[in-house]
Amino acid sequence: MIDLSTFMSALSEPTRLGAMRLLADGREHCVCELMELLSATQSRMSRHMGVLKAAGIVTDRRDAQWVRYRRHPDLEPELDAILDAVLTAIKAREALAGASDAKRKNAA
Amino acid sequence: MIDLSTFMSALSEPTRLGAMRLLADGREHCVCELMELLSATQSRMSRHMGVLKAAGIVTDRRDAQWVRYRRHPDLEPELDAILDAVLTAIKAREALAGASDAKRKNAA
DNA sequence: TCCGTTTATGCGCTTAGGCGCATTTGATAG
DNA sequence: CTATCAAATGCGCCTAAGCGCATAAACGGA
Repeated sequence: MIDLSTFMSALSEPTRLGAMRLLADGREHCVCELMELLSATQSRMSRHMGVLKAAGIVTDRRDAQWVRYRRHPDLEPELDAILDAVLTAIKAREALAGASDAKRKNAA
Repeated sequence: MIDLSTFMSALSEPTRLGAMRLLADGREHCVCELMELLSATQSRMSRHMGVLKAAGIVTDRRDAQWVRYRRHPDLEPELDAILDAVLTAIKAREALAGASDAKRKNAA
């Protein structure tokens, strides 16, 4: 079983949180796509995904020259609940950021 | 506002998770009590509580020579939800540990 | 004021984590 | 077989995190 502190630690890094945000759509994403969207280098992105995989948060699958990552479909229920709460928090903050952007636009 | 990765990072260390488990009863606990129950040294416990405080997860209050810590009563809703999920996971694992203890006892 | 109790902190040490760079591995297409 | 694209990894570097030890700071009581 995955250690809780290991699980939390994996979700305590901004780029990894960004990756989980992208994987929240339930679909598969390759490293090249994630690194593009998150402005990360290839090795950096690959290592971060490796950490998420080691923590049991994502799974990977070879597909030709790509490796497709996705949110682990069978995460332990309690950990799954934590992940959902984290993703909700991420979205709430995005909404805030969007609102302040709109505010700035109105002010200008 | 507390950074999400900072918040998660504060909850990614076993002793701090143990402290939150003890603070989950909603009551106040002094450092001396926490260090006793968690088998931590004084400076270690104090520093860990400092990290939790800096992350906005707990509040502290001077009471004579003691400092009473408790779960932050007005944590942002999204962070509060994460914390609840984490505490639920902790309890689920305690229940598991208890069950395997009972198993061992039965086997013996 | 001096002492005992509780908590915080300065200091140095050691380890873990994150990074870039270069290289290797894996797979496909020509 | 070679060239090319995607991903992983070995290496060294730097910073952050966690720890113990000793000391300071806060407080109450004699």
